[in-house]
Amino acid sequence: MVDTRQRLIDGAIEAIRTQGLTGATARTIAATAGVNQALVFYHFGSVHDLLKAACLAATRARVEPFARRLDGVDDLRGLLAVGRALHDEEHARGNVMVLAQMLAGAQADPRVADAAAEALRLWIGPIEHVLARLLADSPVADALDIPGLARAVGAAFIGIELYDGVDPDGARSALDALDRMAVLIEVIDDLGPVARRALRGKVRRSAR
Amino acid sequence: MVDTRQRLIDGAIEAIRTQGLTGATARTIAATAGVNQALVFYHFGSVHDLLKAACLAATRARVEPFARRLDGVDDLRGLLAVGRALHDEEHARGNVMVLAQMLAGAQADPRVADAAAEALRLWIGPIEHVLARLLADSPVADALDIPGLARAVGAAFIGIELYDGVDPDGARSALDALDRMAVLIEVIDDLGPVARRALRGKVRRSAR
DNA sequence: GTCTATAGAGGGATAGAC
DNA sequence: GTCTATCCCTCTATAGAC
Repeated sequence: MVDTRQRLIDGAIEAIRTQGLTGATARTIAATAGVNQALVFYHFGSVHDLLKAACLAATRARVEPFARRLDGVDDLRGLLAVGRALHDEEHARGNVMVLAQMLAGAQADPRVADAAAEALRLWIGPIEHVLARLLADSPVADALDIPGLARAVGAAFIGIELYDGVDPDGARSALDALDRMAVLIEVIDDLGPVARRALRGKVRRSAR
Repeated sequence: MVDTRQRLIDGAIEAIRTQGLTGATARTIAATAGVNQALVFYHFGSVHDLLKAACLAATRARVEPFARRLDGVDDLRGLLAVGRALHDEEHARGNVMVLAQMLAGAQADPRVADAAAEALRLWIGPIEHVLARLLADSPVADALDIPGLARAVGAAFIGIELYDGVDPDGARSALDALDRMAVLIEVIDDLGPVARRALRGKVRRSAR
């Protein structure tokens, strides 16, 4: 017999994934988890607190292996390959959708806002870390704001996940377009030393 | 006495904006609109149909002036300036949030999915159009997938709007980072003709 | 077209037996 | 810790008076 707390957390994730935040009620969660409905309140006090716990638990469990994979990346195309693989895996598991639903719900409900913000931060941290490492000695680094860029990447992933739900073909073409931008960045990185220096100078002059 | 249909549509938008899709019930919408609750069903048949109508009406009203402003843009930084201004205005009006909420709700409710997809398409169309025009003779055009890029941009806006709800500072830094990327692209566009040709060649060879 | 009243379903949460 | 039973609330939607 598995731990009931864990079953409820798993049930909450599955309920959000398949029925959205609106459909994740104490009754549907308990049914998905195969436990009694009253146990939601015994173990978590309220549905909102269970949802918060589920969102954070799911995120923490997935971010750690993701961060480890990012440590093995040593160029931008590799980073995008991991990002694309991550999107496919997490989409299948439904974790990005859980976060997206929490973010949507958080807009009007401060009770889940802090958990959603924390989960998003957990994803963005490793992205920021790897971007800083990869771009450290690129001529473009001076023109970029790495922490902000990491946040933009995280937000874009959420948006694409939502897009995927209403138009899978459109979402796929958006991801393909980002893949192709990687080629562009690689080309810039592969410019000869003369062009590289010129680029660096221009970036320095413009970046204020 | 204003048209009741229009009051209900405005009320629905305001209700979604301030209370999320979950809080946009027949009662709260009618209260916001200042009309009787039963009129939701008399005029629209169901709450879902009202939400769909409201989402499409709000989107159509805003996309047209947006498209006109894009016609006046003639470089990438100008495009990003319009994008940033648009984000600020629509954020204040709440239209992006309405779309984000509809997209989140659509994941588990096919009844609103088609309206959400259509509204997203309405935004993406002008973006694709202006990107194609601006990048037509850029050396980077060959490496990019314009339709996919437009979809990525639209999705990113949705994600940043949701991010804004839980962490306004983080969302602002994400937008600032995109502004700074515009500098980078401008620098590439301003490279001398020799470097430009070299870049174009490299892009051609890589883009397959 | 607009109103009141209400049916019928489903939600959060609690009491209390086991 | 787990269960049944239940309270009280809000929701969609409709019936029917005006």
